[in-house]
Amino acid sequence: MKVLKKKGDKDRISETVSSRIKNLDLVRKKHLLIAKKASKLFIKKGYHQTTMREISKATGMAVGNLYDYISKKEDVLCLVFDVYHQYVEEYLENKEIFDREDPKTLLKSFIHGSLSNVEAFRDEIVLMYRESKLLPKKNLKRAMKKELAQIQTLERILKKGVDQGVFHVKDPYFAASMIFYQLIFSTLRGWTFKGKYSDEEVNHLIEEYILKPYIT
Amino acid sequence: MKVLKKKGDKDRISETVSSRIKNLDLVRKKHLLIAKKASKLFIKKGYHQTTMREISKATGMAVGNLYDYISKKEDVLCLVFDVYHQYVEEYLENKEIFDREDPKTLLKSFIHGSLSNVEAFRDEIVLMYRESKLLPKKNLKRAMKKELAQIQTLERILKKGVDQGVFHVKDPYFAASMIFYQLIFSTLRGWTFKGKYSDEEVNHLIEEYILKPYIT
Amino acid sequence: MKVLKKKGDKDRISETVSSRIKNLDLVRKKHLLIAKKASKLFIKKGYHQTTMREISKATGMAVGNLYDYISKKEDVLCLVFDVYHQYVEEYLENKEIFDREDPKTLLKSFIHGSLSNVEAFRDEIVLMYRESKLLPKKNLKRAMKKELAQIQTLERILKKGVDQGVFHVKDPYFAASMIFYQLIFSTLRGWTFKGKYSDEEVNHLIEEYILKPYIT
Amino acid sequence: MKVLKKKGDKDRISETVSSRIKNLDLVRKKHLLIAKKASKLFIKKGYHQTTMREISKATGMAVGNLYDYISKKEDVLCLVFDVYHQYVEEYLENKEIFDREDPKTLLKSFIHGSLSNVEAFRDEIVLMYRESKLLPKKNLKRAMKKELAQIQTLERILKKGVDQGVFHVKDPYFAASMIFYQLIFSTLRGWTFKGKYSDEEVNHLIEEYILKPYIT
DNA sequence: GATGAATGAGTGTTCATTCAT
DNA sequence: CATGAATGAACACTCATTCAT
Repeated sequence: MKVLKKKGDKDRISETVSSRIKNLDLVRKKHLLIAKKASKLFIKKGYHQTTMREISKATGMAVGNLYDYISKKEDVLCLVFDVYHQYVEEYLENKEIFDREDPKTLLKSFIHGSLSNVEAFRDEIVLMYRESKLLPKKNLKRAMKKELAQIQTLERILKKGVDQGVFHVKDPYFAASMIFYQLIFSTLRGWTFKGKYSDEEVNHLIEEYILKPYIT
Repeated sequence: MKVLKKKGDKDRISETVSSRIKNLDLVRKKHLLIAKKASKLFIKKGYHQTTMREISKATGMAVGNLYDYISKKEDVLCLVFDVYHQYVEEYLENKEIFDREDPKTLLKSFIHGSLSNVEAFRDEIVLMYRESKLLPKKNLKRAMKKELAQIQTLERILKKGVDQGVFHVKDPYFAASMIFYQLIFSTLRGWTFKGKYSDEEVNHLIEEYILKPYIT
Repeated sequence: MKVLKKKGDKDRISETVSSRIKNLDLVRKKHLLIAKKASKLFIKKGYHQTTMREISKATGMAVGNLYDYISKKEDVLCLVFDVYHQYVEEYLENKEIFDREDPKTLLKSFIHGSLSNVEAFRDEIVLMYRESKLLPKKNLKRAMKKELAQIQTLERILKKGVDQGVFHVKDPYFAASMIFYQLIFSTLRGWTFKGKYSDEEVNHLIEEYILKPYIT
Repeated sequence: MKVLKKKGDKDRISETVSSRIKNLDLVRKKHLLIAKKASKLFIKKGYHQTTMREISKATGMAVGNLYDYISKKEDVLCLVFDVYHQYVEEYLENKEIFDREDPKTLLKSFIHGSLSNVEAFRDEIVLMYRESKLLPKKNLKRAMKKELAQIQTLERILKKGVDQGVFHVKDPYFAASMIFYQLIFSTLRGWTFKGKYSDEEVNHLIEEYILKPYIT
């Protein structure tokens, strides 16, 4: 029996980047390809220093063909952000499973998981902080929304802890926002530890520092 | 009695940006002018989207004259960084005065002062995080050094507290680095509070959050 | 029966001027076009007084497209030299046919032929004397080599005559070099005859003057 | 007893380059300075690659001051040509003294003297061949006139020889022009002898080659 | 759908020349 | 007379984007 492959979030066609090509599967595939290859280039050289020719070469697509799938260079940046946020979204969806655990464990596991995610996407995160200003407004808003969703997930965990009397947090939203910020500490300021600590040590120190106010 | 006017840091001529102009006072003056006007433009439009012609117009200097004071566009960015770091340096030098106070008060006052500095230079800080990748290596290193100096100042305060037994910090350097990072929370993630808190509230919340592990 | 069109020297792709364009036939064609049109402009206005926009207009190519076939303005000059030297090379290859004739006739015919070549490329030769300093070292060396080859051809003729006892030349290489120089007399100093002799008269006088020491 | 220094040709004020400065002695002095320093630069880098700033630095004059003695960059080139031609003129004037000698000795001595002059001004001659196209028409004509004068001097020697029956020259003007051209052989084509002959050998060979048709 | 050649506005930068002091 | 800072037109070159095949 044949089963139609259900398209998950990962396969959703980009909402903001429109393509001239009719074959949607192809569009999805190429959009992913472009995002992956371009993000590498953007990370290394920056958005403005990366030319469409380089993206063309990196993707193996002819320049003209590239423009069948996007309409401006800006779109490539949007695709990069889109793809990254799809990863995060998927991750968060799975995380909800842990919703029944006790707040302390939950928080610990959230922090721990997030830190390894951050480690995995270190460069992408830096890229997004650097270049988010270049996003068109619409896409910037979308990106912020996704981030807010992450913060809210964290906020819910904190609130749960407050309700159960295990956390003493005056303002869970602010705390969540700060924790979220601390999670990407190493991506933005990791260089202050160059030669002082190993990556694991840094992660451990961050985790400890974040958790201290909540878990004694 | 004649007193030689001692040139302060603010008046130091840029070490990395060389100028064709012989009158050093003029160079200092124009470098400052360029840095101030250009930083406004860079903040609003980004480094790459700002043209030399715009900088020329903003400074009121002819393009050619501009190039008498710099040798490439990149130099303008260096000047922006230089000028900002001069402010910080001066501030820190005055801060040393508080060295004799007790650690808790000292930390409090450092945090408090820093937060208002951050508020004053909010845009500049964002700019520097966004565009630091574009600095030539040499200047990037210099910029890092200046930041490290700030962290070390903070580290010294923490160590003093540890020595006196009022702070319980395993790793003062790491803690200082984290606190320093938290201080600029509002510049990088302030948008998460848009419409939720006023600027003062945000600053108050940050101060409280930072200090919590140290002052009970 | 199919016969592969053998690419002659004229069709050789430039060794020093690299192109972004993949279609080599197109590159050859456009390089020739650029060289031809640019040499006209260089002759009339000089290399530095000729702008890339003028070359663009003269070739009918958009500036950007021009730069698909070269990488700097300098390259255009190299192409001009290249194309001229290809003409010379082809001419010399055909000249070898006369190798079996007797030295006096051979010399006469060489001088005669060269003089009409010089007449045909008068402007190009002046151009090359004027602007050769602007060539990159590598290309200058190549240009010299080609000239030396021409001198050596002449030297061989003289040596033959010496061997056969018809010429009395102490130093055939020097003599060849001098004759070669005399051949372009009219291009560099033709103005001294303005209004005094016709072009044919000048050529005749030069031929006579060159040959006098050899043919009595 | 005081003797007024008689102003010779060398001190003649430039006819084509006009100066804002009233003090004519100063003008002469500075024009000479400019010509000398600039010719060095032009020789090494070429006219277009030499900037007014460089000329200013080389002469030790401020740019604005430079422009008190000239009105455009072109004028500098004119001065260079002027100064060189003054040298030649003076030399020729002294040469006339030999007018009474016998033609063969006279020719020999003229050739010999010219070759050593050429050697002394090798670079200047190359410069003038390279950049004469950049002279304003008026100055180009003047330059040509001076050269013609030199040729005519040579022509007179030849004619004398013809009259005395020692030279057999059909067309003394053409011959003079050719000899004059051969005299600068080494400046324009000296590179063909690199590593083969010493400078003296080259000069000797040229002298011999030039004289052969006249002196047996 | 794919290819890659063609377009041209826009950018950083230079440099002859002017001008205030 | 001299100084050197200021002017701005002009240049080489780039690169996102289009278009013919």
